[in-house]
Amino acid sequence: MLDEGLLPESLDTEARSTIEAAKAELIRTANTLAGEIEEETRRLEAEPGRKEMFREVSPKTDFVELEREVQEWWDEHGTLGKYLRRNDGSPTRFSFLDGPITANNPMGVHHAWGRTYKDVIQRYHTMLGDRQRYQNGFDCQGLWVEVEVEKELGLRSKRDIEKYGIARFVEECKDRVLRFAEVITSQSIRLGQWMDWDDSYYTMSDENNYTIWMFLKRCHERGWIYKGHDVMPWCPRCGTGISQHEIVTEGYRDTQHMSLYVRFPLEGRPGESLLVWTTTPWTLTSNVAAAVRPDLVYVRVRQGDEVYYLAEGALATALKGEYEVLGRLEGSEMLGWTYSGPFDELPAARGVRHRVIPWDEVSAEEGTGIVHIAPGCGQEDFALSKEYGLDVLAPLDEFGVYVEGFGPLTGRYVGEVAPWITDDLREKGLLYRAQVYRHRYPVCWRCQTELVFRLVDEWFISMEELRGPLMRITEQIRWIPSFGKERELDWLRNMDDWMISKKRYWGLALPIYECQSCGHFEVIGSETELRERAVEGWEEFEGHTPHRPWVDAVKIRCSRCGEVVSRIPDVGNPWLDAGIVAYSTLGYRHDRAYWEEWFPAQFITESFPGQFRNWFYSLLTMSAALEDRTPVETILGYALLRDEHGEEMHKSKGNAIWFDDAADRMGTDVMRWLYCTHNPVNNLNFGYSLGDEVRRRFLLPLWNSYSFFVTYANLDGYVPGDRLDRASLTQLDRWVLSRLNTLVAGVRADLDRYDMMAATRRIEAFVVDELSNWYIRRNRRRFWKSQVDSDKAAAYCTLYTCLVTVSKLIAPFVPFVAESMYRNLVCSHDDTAPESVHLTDFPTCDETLVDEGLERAVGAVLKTVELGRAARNAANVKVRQPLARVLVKAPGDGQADGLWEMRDQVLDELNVKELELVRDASDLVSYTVLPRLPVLGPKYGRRVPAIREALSALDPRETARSALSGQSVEVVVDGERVELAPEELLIEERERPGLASASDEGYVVALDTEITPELFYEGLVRDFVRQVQNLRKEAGFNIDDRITVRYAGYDDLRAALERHEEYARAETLADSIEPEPPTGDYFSRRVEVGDEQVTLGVRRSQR
RNA sequence: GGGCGUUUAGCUCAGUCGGUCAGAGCGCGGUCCUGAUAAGACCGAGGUCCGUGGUUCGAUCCCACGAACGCCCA
Repeated sequence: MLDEGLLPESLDTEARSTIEAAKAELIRTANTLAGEIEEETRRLEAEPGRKEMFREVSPKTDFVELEREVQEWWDEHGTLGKYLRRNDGSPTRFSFLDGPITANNPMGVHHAWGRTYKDVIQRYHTMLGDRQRYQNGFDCQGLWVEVEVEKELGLRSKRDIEKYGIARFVEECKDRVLRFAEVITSQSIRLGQWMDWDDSYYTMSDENNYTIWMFLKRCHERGWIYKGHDVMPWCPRCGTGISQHEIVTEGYRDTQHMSLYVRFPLEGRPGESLLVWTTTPWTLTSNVAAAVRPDLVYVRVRQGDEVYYLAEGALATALKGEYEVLGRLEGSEMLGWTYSGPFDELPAARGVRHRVIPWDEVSAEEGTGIVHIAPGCGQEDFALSKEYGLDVLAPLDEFGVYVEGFGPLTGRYVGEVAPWITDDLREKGLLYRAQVYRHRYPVCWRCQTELVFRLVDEWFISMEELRGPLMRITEQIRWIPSFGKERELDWLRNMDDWMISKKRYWGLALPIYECQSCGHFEVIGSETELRERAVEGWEEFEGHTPHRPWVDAVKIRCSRCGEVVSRIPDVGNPWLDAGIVAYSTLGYRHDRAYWEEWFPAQFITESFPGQFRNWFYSLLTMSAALEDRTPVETILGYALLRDEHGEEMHKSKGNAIWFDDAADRMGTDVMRWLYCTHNPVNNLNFGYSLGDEVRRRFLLPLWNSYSFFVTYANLDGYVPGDRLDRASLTQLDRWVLSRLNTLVAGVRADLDRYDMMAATRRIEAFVVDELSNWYIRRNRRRFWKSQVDSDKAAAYCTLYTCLVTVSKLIAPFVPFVAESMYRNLVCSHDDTAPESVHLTDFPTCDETLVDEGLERAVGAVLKTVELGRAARNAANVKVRQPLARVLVKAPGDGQADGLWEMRDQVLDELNVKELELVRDASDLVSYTVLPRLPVLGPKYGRRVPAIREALSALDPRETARSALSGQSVEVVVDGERVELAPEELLIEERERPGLASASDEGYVVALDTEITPELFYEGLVRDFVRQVQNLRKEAGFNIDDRITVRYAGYDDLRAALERHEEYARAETLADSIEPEPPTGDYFSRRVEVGDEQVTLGVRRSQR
């Protein structure tokens, strides 16, 4: 220990004072530490058995960490399991049907949005006591999985896959799906989604696939299944079809082709030809028609010995050299003309009639205004062939090689025939001219090979007979938002037959067996039927899932000709997989009673865009076909998730937010609240700053309220009692409890109609505005005061009730925070309560606690305070400065009575000594007299404007006086007297200039702004107190530390403190306040009190 | 070409079963409060409620037509 005596005398004064200062600092630190240790020891010694009722809650909580801890607790205590079994045996059921999530990648924040909705609604129904299935679903089969596996394995084509082995490939697909199902499961758990994770359904399951077989067989029995054709984009190198989606995302490249202008000689018009243009010469072999637009103007043109027909608008670009226009005609005049085709000599073209057909899409901007149509080589061409009954010539095999019947072309690859065709046409005299043409052309995203359009066999379900039932079912469903119904109906009106086949490997094995010898086909409806019909390959298949290649081994015998028949090689459209789940997952095939119990589902929810023609469509179609019943009662749709700037999220753009990152940075409760407060109709612009806002706006105020309660409850040793003692409740207590119960009723109503936005916004308003910013703030002193009495107990009890109820209300939305609050508030002392908030009942509204009159009265107080603050603001008088008087005019007696009863609230909040209610506010305000339109409108109709006019001509003050005193007001309208009763008038008071007043909604609040010396001193002391409190905080003292205060101030301050010392000491827990400069053992600062600088010091009291 | 949606403050969005000064959050400017405090309260500026017509005593709201943007279908 340093001692003055030990300092060498040789030290100069500067060094000496440095050491002195250091010494003083050390002593200060030592004192502080000693004080803390002493206090802690004393606390422990005095109450060795004392245990705080509630776990301390820091106002600065890391919600991400909290979520981790809560999850750990759930895991340890098997809470999820208890939740899942909570309503076993309950008489009411809630049937939710999960639209399966694609188990091909980790889940994204857009999935988290929908999964939050799913979870909130199910949790709500759990708390209502409804029995549920909690079954999550994974979508497993389809091209997207194949594509990812191909990338993983480095396979580049169907040939690669077949070389690799379909069996191994399919196993890889299964593995991938299982792998990502696990990833999604753990991500969903992190999101707080509570499902029966051990009971998830997989669309690749045998049951799912066989139930689809059953569906297909039913369709076949009714004659709906047929083999048709489709023209699809095709990669000749990979030997595979490409979906439109794959082309749109990454499938175009700038390229150049040889384009040809070709003559189609007209039959019956010697020397005359149609002039057509094509950028794909290889398709000319399959030409069957030429399309013109009926209302377009065409010309007949002579050039040399030839006469050509082409669009007038194409003359300039198409023709080379001199020409003479012989005549004009409309496209409609050319319809039905026939011509000889460019490759009529080929065997495949034999017997084909070529004719002119109408097509509205034709334009003269490119080419000749006459379009070459080859239905075997183009999608639009194929559609036209169906419309006009055209022949269809399909020239290519799956590797882009010309098939038999195409003469010299047979056996040649499509990519290399353009020169040959050009030469051949020139030799035949059919080529007008050739020209290199640049355009964007679709290519295979895997290998960059140019795509061709190819006619393929496909299998369809005829939708004609289903359209009616489907539309009827759609009408029965409640769509949220309601326009969903219009969208679905529109799709159904326009839908074509459903193409159910895909030329791939990983998917439903379509149970269609087509006899190659007689053409008869059959549909197998179950695994047992297949076994009965099998004539070979069963042993090979047995024990495997019904997937390629194993199921392909099984052959049946054609029931018509006896031939051995194989399954067609196609797999199913993956929407079959998802559409069947209302049957497959509910045991339709094996347990009809169970199915009846859970079908139809009450609720599904998915993102609207896309699902009208995907899941909703397949779900409804399959149910219409099987049972002619709706599979679901309510569909909630939501829009799309974008980044913060409204841009689509893309991996390549770098603006994508991964679920795991979002969970790490903002926490999943924040995410969930964010999703729920958003209007599902609108796109959601998701991002971290939005997350911050949600946390600041709602979670922090909620948490602070909770933290406040716990802090003081522990200090006071408050033990939650079992019952509210209604007799000792203050008005504010009763008010907040009334609001709480009104809130409960509102939230229930909102959730009953799946309106999570309304529910969360309602909760937010209550927690932030009413509970936190009014109730707690207004009642702080009741918690803080030192004596324990029934008033204090009532305050604790009220706040406790609010917090516990809120924890239950928010449980479906923010399960982690809700659990943390509930466990600490309830389970800390009540062994009989459910151990988890998610095992409690959803709160019910206690009508006996709802007091609408009181809610209105407090509304009056809130309004008055708001206006009072505005008035202070306008007069530039700080709230800290006490004022003598506030004059208030309320709009009605009810409000006035409420105000008077609760005037203490107003006085305290506005820091005013007296409140005066003013009945006639004429001194404070000016009046406006207006007609009460909802009353007068129906009564006087078109005379209202004249009445309004007449009223405005009266003296408002006089008119207001008599109306306020209950007398009618007479006006003259169009020479006729009209008597207006007081209730037909609206009297508005407005602030009069020059007063410190403010008004709104019939309230007028005016402040007496005169500051007497007495008021001035009081204000000064309040300012002093504020600075002492700041200093206490800065010094790190505990809330209940007693202190000594010293100050070196000016005369006014000393005078003020002499008058109000007791108040100042009580406020700051000061044992003494001494007007002397603080010494070194004080924590001191220069601060401003009033308008002057003061040195202020605080020190823990010595005992 | 058809269907659906959106259009309200600088930005993101509520809302109005048709009624007299149209709201919030964020942002901006200012004032204030404070032992819930890396918060909060209050005030202010900022609106032809997309346009035109109709119904009505009265339209941001209902109806019709149109525009812009977006999605879906063809």
